[in-house]
Amino acid sequence: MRQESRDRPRIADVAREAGVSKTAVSFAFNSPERLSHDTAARIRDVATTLGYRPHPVARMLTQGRTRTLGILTPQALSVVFANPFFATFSEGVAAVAEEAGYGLLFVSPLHGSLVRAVNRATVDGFVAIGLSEEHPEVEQIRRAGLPIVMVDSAAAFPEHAAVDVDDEGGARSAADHLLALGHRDFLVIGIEQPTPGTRADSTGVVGRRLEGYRQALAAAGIDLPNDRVVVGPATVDGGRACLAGAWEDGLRPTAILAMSDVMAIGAVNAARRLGLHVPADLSVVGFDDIELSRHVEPPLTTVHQPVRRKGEEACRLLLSAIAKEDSARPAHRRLETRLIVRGSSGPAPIRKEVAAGR
Amino acid sequence: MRQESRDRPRIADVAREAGVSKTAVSFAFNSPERLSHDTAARIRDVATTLGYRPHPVARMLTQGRTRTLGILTPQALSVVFANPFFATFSEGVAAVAEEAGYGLLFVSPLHGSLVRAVNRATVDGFVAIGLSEEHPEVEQIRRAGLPIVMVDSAAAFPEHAAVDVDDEGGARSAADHLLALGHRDFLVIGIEQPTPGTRADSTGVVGRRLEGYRQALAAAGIDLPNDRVVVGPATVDGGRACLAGAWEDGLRPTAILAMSDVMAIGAVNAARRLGLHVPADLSVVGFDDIELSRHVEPPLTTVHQPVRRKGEEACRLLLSAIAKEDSARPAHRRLETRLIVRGSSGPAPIRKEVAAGR
DNA sequence: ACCTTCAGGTAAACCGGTTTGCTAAACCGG
DNA sequence: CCGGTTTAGCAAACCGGTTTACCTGAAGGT
Repeated sequence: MRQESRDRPRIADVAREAGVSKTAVSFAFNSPERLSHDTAARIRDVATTLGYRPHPVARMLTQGRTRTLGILTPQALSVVFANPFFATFSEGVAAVAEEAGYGLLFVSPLHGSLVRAVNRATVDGFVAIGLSEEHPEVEQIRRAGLPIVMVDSAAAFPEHAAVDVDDEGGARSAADHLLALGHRDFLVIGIEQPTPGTRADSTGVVGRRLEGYRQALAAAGIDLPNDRVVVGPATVDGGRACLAGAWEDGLRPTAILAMSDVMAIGAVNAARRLGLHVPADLSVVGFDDIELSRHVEPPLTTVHQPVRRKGEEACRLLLSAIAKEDSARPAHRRLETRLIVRGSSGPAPIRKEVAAGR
Repeated sequence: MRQESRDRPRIADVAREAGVSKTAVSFAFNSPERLSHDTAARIRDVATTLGYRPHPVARMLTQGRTRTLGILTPQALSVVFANPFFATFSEGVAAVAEEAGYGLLFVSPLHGSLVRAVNRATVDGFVAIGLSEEHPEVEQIRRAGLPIVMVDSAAAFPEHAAVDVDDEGGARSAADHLLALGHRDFLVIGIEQPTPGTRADSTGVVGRRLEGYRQALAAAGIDLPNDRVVVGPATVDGGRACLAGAWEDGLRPTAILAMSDVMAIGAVNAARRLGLHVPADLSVVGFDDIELSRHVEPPLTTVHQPVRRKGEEACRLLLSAIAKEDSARPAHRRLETRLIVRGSSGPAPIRKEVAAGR
């Protein structure tokens, strides 16, 4: 009937074959010191010839833990994996999890419902990335008694352990850099929220970065009207479309503040198609510092954030939450960002034709 | 004692509270039609106020299936995720799995042992990528009665379902392209096998691509001595080191056949540092056609393989193997490759100074 | 010779659900 | 009003292990 167990030997089979009790077989695997060396060896022999391995699910059930960590994302995995930022983040989580002997389960909305996916998930805890406050699954998870670490949404969930970075400071340094180069005409390229109904909440990554840009510009006496902020999906094409669209709308910025490197790269692409030279005619500054940014032409000036370490820290926090039951006040860790100046930013061009065009 | 279940309500709690049997509660969730509408609704009400959700592990145990698919890799996840090729592959697997309501568990060696990791894994089947024939876990998995789909190692495991691409043909077309441009001096940059003791098996991806290169060159009367084949890790730095090393050894190829795009990009980088212009002084052809290749400067000429579709196909094969028990002859699917000519390849330079140097 | 201790092993309870008979009441046509 | 069919719900078996509490015989101590 159930194909999986067609011929899979059970612990009882091994016990019978070896002439011992189920208990003995279990001991042979889990605490051999409670058996004589001979018996343990014999049982293991029988087990191997029978091709027996303890059923992992049954084991989970009795032990009450799965030795698996969940990575929770509000987006479909197929879009998540397309994002190099996420890959690097997973790299960090995986490194720590692996070291500790934990497996990694990716949990994304199941037929549109993240709650359903969370309920199905057999994990000892979650690392949630990019969940904004309106996601009810966080509550759901706590009710299930599972620890959770929030990444990039610390402000929204102060009662949980969290990791994020200094988005605001990073954004500020990007804008300051361009201001110092003499730029006055800016275009901000932002990340579109994946969930439609979501307002641009000020607590999210997008909001914090925008806030950083605004602060720096305001300090230089520059206002950033809403039409100078365009958004699109966080892909190369998305960035390309953002600049192309703005250009068609008649905007002629000399500097672009992009909230993600992939979008910045897209913008550089679009600029090239428009016949503009980067950075001579247009400066572009990204955010994230993905590996790719070093390798494009020109190399991208960007705000570095320790993505991999973010994953590592989050995983460490989660593991310690799983280990100790002392759910003391949850740890919040904020990592630094820093500007990396490469080739895509330069002095503002002389603005004769712009002035003439007015 | 076990923190996880500290206050988690069990099915019995719901049953007692609602004044019904455990059976009724179970029915309320799984086959409501077996209960009166009223009772079912009442039970569900009680369940929600109590915050009850069926324990996923217990459910797995009785139902005999996990609704989870495993992705099996012989390398550590932290290195796997660093590879854009793999991310794209996962994207494909994830898209199909998600659609079918399956979760994704990444299974990599646990403290050095892939077998141990496989034994811990609670999945309904595996997609294995890059396993060479010496990996004993394949046998292990079959004994466990779990279906498995091999990716990129079809030749090594004819008895399992498999997906791969026409590596040989792709490699041939890359070499043919360079030959047609007049190149005669080649350097092949290959992928180093991650597991140390592994010989360069002719059945692996590396072996098949090398074979393709060799065939094309041989047809043009060109021999490829072993010192013209260098290997390194499949990273940008690896590719960089390969070319730099070969150059130091006195090799002066006019064309490079790289087995992976990231390595090709590294080679372009190294060339730039050596003061060479690509493609004027040196042509480079990659393999894989990762997204990045379109965006580097110059855009990379490369052999496209449908990586994402590879993931999709593998996942589909696995799902159908899980669904039907008719383990008919396993399906083998081979996908096509094709050369994409971009900017990194051009006519062979006139070889005056090379001749003079001799 | 007698009591303790310990090594080696076992039976039964348990983990938290699902599923299989089975029963009692309600329904229903004749 | 009767036999037969549904309907609603239950008790118990089961999934495949782990763990607790207990038993037995032999060694060790005095």
